[in-house]
Amino acid sequence: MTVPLYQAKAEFFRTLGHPARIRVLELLSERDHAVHELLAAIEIEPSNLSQQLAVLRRAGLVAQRREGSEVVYSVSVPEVRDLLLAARVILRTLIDGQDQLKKDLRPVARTRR
Amino acid sequence: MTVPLYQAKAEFFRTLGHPARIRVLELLSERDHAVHELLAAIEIEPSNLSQQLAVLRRAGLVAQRREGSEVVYSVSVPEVRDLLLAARVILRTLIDGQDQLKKDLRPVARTRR
DNA sequence: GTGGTACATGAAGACTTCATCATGTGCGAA
DNA sequence: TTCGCACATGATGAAGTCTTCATGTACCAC
Repeated sequence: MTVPLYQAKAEFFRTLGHPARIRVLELLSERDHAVHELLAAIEIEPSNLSQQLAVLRRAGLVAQRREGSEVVYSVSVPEVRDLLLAARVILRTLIDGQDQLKKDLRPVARTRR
Repeated sequence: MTVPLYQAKAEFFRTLGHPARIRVLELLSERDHAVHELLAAIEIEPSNLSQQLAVLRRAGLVAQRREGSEVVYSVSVPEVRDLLLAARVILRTLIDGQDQLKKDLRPVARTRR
């Protein structure tokens, strides 16, 4: 491997760092989808979706295949599902933590006396 | 929650999308570290590290506390460890896949004729 | 062949993120 | 209180990312 591992890891996370790409991966981890199906679900310009799909393809996370007139995408690394799940757990913790923080901040004068 | 979940998720992944921040999280998930310890391990300008730490703090992923003259950081969401592990698994799959791809691409002239 | 639908690619500008440098703040020692 | 160390913050320019629009290619129907 030519690139340090932590840098590869950072690049990988950046690949996931876009709302449309997250949605695509979530939809694809349920089942394969044709582009027009993704398009119907995601609310995004067609060319923009194509570009985001290209990013995921270049990263090796999804694969495309042509079926007649349409192009079908699928997740090529099944573990992505686990990752999205782990992220969901952390996000829940973070959001709950924020709510808690708001409550804790109310009586701020008494945090230390 | 005011922000759609998939957008929060994308922001979260973008927070992880930087080599220095990955390294920090990896080091912190082993044990708490003072800033000067991180600095010794990471090879980065002090002010740059401070900024990356600020990003992680704002995201709620790490917490800081002062201990005498130094500042000690810790992971505030233990599940981050699981996430980094899941990422490692996927990355391994991807890298192995790339190696395979290289082999497959060698006889490229015969893919279609 | 022509036309239409489905998708991909390329280029350009707006926007965001990053690294660097200068300055600011909190703590301990003298 | 003044100095020095440890760290944080703010500003600036460079680099990267995103969206939009225009164009290009593959398939199907006719």
